[in-house]
Amino acid sequence: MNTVNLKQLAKELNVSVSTVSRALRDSWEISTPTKQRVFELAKKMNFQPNPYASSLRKHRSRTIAVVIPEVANNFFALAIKGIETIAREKGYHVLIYLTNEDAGEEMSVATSLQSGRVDGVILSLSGHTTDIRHLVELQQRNIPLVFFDRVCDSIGAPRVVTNDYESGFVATEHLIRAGCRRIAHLAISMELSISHKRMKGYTDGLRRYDQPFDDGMVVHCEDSDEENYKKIRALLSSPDRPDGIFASVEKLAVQVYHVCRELGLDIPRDVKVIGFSNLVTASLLNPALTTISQPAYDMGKEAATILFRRLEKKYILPPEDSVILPAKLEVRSSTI
Amino acid sequence: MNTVNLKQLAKELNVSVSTVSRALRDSWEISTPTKQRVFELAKKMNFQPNPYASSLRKHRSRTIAVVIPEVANNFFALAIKGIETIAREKGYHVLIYLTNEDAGEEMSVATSLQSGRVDGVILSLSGHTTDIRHLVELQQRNIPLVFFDRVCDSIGAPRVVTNDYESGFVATEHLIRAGCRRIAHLAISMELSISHKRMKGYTDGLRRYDQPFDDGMVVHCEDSDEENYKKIRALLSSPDRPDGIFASVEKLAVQVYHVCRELGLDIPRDVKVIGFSNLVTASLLNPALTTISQPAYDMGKEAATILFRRLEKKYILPPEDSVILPAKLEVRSSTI
DNA sequence: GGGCCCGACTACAACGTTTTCGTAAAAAGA
DNA sequence: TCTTTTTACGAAAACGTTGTAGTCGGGCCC
Repeated sequence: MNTVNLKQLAKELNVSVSTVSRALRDSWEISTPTKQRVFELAKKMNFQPNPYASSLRKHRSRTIAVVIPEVANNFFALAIKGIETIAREKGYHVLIYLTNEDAGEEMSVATSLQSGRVDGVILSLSGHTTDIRHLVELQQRNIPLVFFDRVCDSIGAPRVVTNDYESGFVATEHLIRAGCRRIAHLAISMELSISHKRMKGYTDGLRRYDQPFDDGMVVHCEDSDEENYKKIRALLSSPDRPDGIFASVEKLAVQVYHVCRELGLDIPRDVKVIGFSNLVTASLLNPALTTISQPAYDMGKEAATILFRRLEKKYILPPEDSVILPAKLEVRSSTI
Repeated sequence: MNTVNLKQLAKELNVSVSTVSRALRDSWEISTPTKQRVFELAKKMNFQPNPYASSLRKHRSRTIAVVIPEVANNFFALAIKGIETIAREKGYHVLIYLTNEDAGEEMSVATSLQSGRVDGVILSLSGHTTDIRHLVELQQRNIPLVFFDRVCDSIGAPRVVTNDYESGFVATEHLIRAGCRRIAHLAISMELSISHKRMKGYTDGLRRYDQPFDDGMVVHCEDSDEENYKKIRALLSSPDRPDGIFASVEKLAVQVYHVCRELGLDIPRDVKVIGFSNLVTASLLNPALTTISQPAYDMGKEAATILFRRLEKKYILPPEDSVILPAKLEVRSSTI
C-alpha cells in the first residue's frame, strides 16, 4: 500500500500540508521557490496522491464505467478501445462491466454504480432489458449516462448509433438486387430498438421492391448458440428455404456459414448471405462475407466524447445529443 | 451525486452512525431488531455506501487493474471476460488499461497505479517493454502483480501462460510432417519471453527433424501492419520462398492469407500455414486455418484466481505460483 | 504613523466510512 | 447483595485530500 502522503512531504519540507497540496496543484498562492522544492521532493519520493481521498473530498472520481453485454466480439472490443483512448486523453479511468446479455446483471451493475463510484456511464443494453428503472435512477442521481449501439428509446439520454434502419433496408435491397426472392432475416432480441430498426429496414426493403413478407422467414434468435444453430438449420433444411439471408448480428452470420457447410449448401449459389459484422477476416472467409460494418472504434470515441462534454461543462446541455454514424456495406462474394 | 449516507440513516433511526455502519455489516454487536430497522431503512432509501470513503478508511479498493497491449483481439477479449467473471464473483471491480504495445504507456499506467487505486494488477506486457522498474515498484508497494501470456521472466511474480515452447515445436513438427522443407517463422518482438519460447520451439523442431535452420526464414515483425505486410510479401515473393509458415500471432497469419491471395499463391498447395490464433472463424476461412489456440478465457480466470488468492489470504504465499495451460493444435485445411 | 492591502503561507474543518475505545444497563455469578 | 461479565450501543479519531478562513509580516498610501 502506498504510504508516502502529503503529511510526510510537508514535514520533510517544514511547510504545512495545505502548502504542499496547493504547490502540487500549481496554485498561484504558492511562491515559485516553494513550488520547486515541493515538486522536487514529490518526485524524489515518488509521491502519488491517494485517489480515494481526493475523490471523497471532491465528489469526483475521474472514473467512468462501461457496461456492455459482451466483449469477445470485435464490435464491443473496438468500442472499448475508442472509449479508453478518449478517457486516457482526459485523464479518466475506465471500469468495465460485462452483463452477459443478462438484464439482472445489468441491473445489479447499474445499482452498484449509484454509489458514486463513477462520474458517468457508457452503456449498451443487454438483450433482455425491459425494466429500465435502474438506469433512470442513475440519471436521477446525476450520473450522466450515454448509450451506444443498443440504446434505450424510452429514456432521455445521449446516444451513439449507426443508421440501423437504413442499413437494414440497404442489406435487403442488396440481396433483392442480387436476385434473391426469399429473404430470411435472423433477428435478435426484439426488446432492443436496434433490432426493430433493422427489422423495419428489412420489411420496408421488401415492400419497396414488391416482395412478399413471410413471417416464417423471420427467425428470432436467442442467446443460446445451440438453439440458434437448430433454428437456422431448420430454416435452411426446409423445402422452401430462403435464397438470401440477412443476419442482424455477426455470430448469426457465422452460424449460417456453419450450417451451410453442414447441409452442403453453396454460398452464394444456393443462398446469399449478408450480415452485420466487424470481422477482420470477413474477406478471407469461404466465401468472403458481405457485411454491414459499424464504425465501432469511432462510436466508442464519440460516446466517450459526449460523456466527457457532460462531465466537464458547467452549463446545462440539451438532454439529448445523439450521433448517428453511418455503417458501411462491404460487398463480397457471399452475395454475388 | 449520491447523497444518502450513514449520518442520514442514523438521524432518521435515532441511533449513532457507528451503529448503522455496524448493522449494515451485520456485526454481532448489534441486536437483531436494530439490524432489521437499519436494513429496512437502508433499502427504502436505496442507500449505497460511498466506496471512496470506505476505500480510504480500509486501504482497500476492491478494484483490480487489467493492463493489456490491445483489446480488439479475441485472445485478450476472452481473457478480460475470464477476469471479469472471477472479479464479479469476488465482488471486485475491474479497471482496464490499454497500452497499445507502447512501453511508455505501460510505464505511465503502472506508475499511476502506485497510488493505491487498485489492490492488484493483472498484466500482459507490451511488445517493447525492456525496462521493468515500474513493475518492480508496484511490487515494492505491495500491490500484487500477476502476469498472463506475455510474462516477464526477470521478476518474481505469478504467471499464467501456455506451453509456448511445446506449441512452437508442435507447430513446426506439424508442418514438417505435412511435407514442408522450408519453414518460415513470423516472430514478434523478441523482447517478449513468449516469442523466445515459440522461436526456440521452432528451431528445436527443425533440428529434431534434421531440417536446416535458415535465418532468412525468420521474419521479425513489428507493430505496423503495413511494414509487416511488406515483409511477408517480400518473403513470399522471393524465389526461394518458404513452403510452410508458422505465424506466432493471429494477425500475422491473417496477413499471410492476404499476401497469398494477392500473389496468387495457393494455400496449402504452395504454402502451408499455421498460426497462433483464437479466431472463431478459423474453420470458415478459405482455406480453414490450422491454429494453435490458447485457452484465453481460462487463462483470464486463472490469473484472476491467483490474484485474489494473494489478495485474500493473510498468510504468506510462495512468490511464484505459475500455471501453464496447454494450447491446442487444431488441424485444418491450411496445412493438409 | 495608522490604516490598508498583498503575497505567502497555516490551521482546521470538511468528505463518508470504519474502528477503537468507552460505557450504561442488563444478566450472570459469588 | 455486590461484583463481574455480557450485550448493545455511542463518541470520536482515524484515512489523505482539498477548500475556507484565517494569520502575519512587510510594503504602500495619505
